[in-house]
Amino acid sequence: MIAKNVDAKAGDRKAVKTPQLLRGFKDILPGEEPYWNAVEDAARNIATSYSFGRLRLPILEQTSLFERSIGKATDVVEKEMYTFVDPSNTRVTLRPEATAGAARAYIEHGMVNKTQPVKMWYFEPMFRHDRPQAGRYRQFYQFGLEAIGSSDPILDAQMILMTHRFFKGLGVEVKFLLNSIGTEESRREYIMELVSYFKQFRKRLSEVDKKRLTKNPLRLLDSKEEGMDELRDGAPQILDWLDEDSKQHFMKVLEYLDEAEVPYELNPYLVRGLDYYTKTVFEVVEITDDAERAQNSLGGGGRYDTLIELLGGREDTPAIGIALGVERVIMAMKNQGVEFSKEREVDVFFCQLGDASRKKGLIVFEEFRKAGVSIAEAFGKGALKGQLEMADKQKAKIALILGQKEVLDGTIIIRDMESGAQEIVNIDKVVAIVKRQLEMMG
RNA sequence: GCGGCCAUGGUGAAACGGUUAUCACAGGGGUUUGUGGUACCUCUAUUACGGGUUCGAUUCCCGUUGGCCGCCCCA
Repeated sequence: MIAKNVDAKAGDRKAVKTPQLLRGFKDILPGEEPYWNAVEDAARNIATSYSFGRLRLPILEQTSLFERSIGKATDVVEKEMYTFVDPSNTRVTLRPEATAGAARAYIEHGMVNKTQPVKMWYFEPMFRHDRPQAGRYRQFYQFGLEAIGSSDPILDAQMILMTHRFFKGLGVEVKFLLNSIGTEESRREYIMELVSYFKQFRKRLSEVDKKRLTKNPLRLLDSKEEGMDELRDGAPQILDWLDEDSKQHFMKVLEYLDEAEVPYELNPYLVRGLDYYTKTVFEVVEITDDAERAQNSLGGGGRYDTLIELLGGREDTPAIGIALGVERVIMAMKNQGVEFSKEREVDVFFCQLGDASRKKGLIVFEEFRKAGVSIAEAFGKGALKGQLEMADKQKAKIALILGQKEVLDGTIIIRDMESGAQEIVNIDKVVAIVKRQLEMMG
């Protein structure tokens, strides 16, 4: 009979389905924290030391913001946005990126009146309903930098330099792919030229490439379809079609980068998928042996000289920005063997025995914490053995043992975890004594 | 959005269609309730979910869900 009951219970429990993680979404568990901390610290440090101010934007924006800035015909806007109508009947979208929001904030808060350029950084989640893959999630974090209000090419170079430093600090080897896509006008002319060039070979183009011919001609240049290599060789080069100003600008950027010894490669086929880019565009890729992974792009960016005006801000407010995919940065760190110890490490571990000592322990623990000593406990555990095991795992240098007897005597045991030597001291002096011992151990 | 590969405990793996699904690690509890880095004992899976074929399915088939890879695109 009893057995039957148990079975029935087990059956009931089974009937409850645990809700699952949404596709493409991910829990970031405490075990991952060392990586996230490292990246966020590096981001904050590099941004702050170049006097960028932190920008915290809302996750939700009006849909039109993205349609107007990123471009209605882009993949991001066309099929990847989380868009819905909110209860007050407004069309809203979970931001797929932050540059549009940054531009909006710049205009809305009259930042034209501040010293230009206005430099800001962010480290926030973005949302795109794309097909998930390794390093590609529907909610992902971006670390980004924006400098709005200056057209000086040195800013382009500086931003790339900052990114370079950022990765160096994290132990990831990267290089930059650079190109200039000029102004909207020069680009339009170039695209027309490009399309008419490829049209001659229409018959030789694959289905994908035919689509590109009308949808995204620039993409023809880095097509991986068969036979494209030869066709591409005869194709017009964008750099030849740049207007004089863009050309000069790009030359300057390269000069600065050479000066700063930042490794880069020119890639005349690099185009970015968002409409607002102008002039300098770039991508950061990991330098790795198993090179042919699709998601080896860690981030990218470029100038967006016309975006502010496009969104109704002051004419001629040039700007530049970069965004890095945090999950991909972490992937690259792991890929390149950047390790963090998994166990939390502490200097002191507090062991208690019995209720009275646990009670007392609450206070002792607090005193150590206030004194700035890294200390851990396991009040939930009973046996001393288990507690010492934990102390060992967490690489504690000193274990404190407080039992019934010690509570009565007003003492506590200090155990040197390496030698196993123990001494009994007055509990009121334990903080000072332990601090001194730790200093001596280094 | 299109094409392909895959799915066994917290993790990594094993099991020619056939008895209580095996092993390691991690985790919990213990080895007469006060001493760790060893040892021993013990516990932790209706084999992703739902159907089908079969006397019998972890193993075969279909669907769903999810992951991964390529394309598209991007971070």
